[in-house]
Amino acid sequence: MQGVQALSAINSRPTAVVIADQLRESIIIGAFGPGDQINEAQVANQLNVSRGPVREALHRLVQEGLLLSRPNRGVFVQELTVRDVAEVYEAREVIECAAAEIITKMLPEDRARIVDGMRPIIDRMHAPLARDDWAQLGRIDLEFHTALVSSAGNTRLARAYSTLATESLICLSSFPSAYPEPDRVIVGHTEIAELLLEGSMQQLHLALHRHLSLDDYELRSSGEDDALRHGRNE
Amino acid sequence: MQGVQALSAINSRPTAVVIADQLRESIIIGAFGPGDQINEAQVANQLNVSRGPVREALHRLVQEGLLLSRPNRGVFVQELTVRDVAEVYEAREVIECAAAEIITKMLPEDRARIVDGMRPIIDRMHAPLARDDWAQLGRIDLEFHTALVSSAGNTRLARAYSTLATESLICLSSFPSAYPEPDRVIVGHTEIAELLLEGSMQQLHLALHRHLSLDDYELRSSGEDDALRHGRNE
DNA sequence: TTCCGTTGAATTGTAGACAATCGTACGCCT
DNA sequence: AGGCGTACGATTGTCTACAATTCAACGGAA
Repeated sequence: MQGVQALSAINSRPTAVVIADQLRESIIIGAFGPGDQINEAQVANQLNVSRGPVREALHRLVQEGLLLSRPNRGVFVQELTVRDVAEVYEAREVIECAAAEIITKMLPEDRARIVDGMRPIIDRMHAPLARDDWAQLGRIDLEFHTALVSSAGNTRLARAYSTLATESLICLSSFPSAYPEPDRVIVGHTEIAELLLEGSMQQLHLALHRHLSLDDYELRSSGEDDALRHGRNE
Repeated sequence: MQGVQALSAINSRPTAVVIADQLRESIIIGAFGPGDQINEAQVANQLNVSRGPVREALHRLVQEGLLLSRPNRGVFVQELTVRDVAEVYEAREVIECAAAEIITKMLPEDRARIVDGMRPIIDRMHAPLARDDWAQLGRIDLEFHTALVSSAGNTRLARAYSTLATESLICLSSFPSAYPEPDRVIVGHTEIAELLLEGSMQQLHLALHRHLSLDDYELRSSGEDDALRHGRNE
């Protein structure tokens, strides 16, 4: 009774979590524009559940920073400013570098196992890349980086990072310009994986900085700290 | 109508937040031991509110990592293992170093203002130190470090850190041994403040590592990964 | 004696109704 | 005409009751 793939717990997740996942996904793909209000009751009978679980899911997303709650008024999709995007990427670089540093101090065999786990993820980038499917590519991209951080074995860092990963996906849907040129994607990630294997922290630092710094991209949008109007302005 | 100190919003906070704060405080001071179950209904009529807000507060603390939710069974106070404590301190060092690095790159005048804001916090450590009031001292200690991280101006890092700060307080109540000798407390923080002013990142790195590394303290408790029984075993 | 199935209590999960709160728009007074 | 007060609509916040689920204890059969 072991070796069978764990049977993946039946009736797995609480309702509120399922709802939160759906809403998160909806926000990522842009079904709700920044600033839009999300109505508890409305979501509730769209999903055929009562307001309780919905409310719980919404508050969860508020705590993740995706939604903003104005007391007694409702929850609204957080408007990302240019400054927010910069913050997210700065924070990601901090945590990823730390994770990389922890990994480089591991035994070579452990590092090898970690990198071996990352290669298939990079491989899976080819398909969406060929299709110009940026949404899916971004998802796999973040999966790679999440794997990197998780491999460091620090639950706290991993948890903090998962929030940032979600925010990054939203950033991408708001700022397609923040994504590097297609041919850089694969080599960039491969480079990071190789450096992890070699264990040269200095170069990793540089590589991650290149990978996550926004200096190259033209984010200096119209206003200085204006909220992104994100396509359909209102 | 400006320049008056903002009048500090009446009817300040939502009920669930107030409850969450109270519970968090109770956990920190050890009113609930690790592993104890927290009953929604029981808390509810102790506070004369219904289960709704209590439930919301509990889920909030679950997301902070203080409580553990077993679906359909209830929420329990998270049991901190030695490994958990190590994780928390490792993560703290990561974020604090990053914050310090960001600060050292600021203008000298900004750094001066930041450090000036930190000095009064250090001063407030003397009183509880003289009284041997570790709980209060720990609180001010964390206030100092939280101020450090906040000063870096990255909301995401600050939010991640606040969770770690709370966990640290619980660690302290579980492991009094993890706190340095009394006379090191003041000088340790003063040193960090001075180095921030000077802007020498290398020494800051060392100082923060010394300040947050657990190598010196005897945490290798009884079992390897045993949960802490935290005083009153049961 | 050991194992399995059933029953039971306790607690969370969900639903629907009610109350409180906020923003808006209208009307009145100055 | 401008500003103030008041009533209304909409939405969240809170409460009570009910349903679903889990685990543990009990009892019977192999």
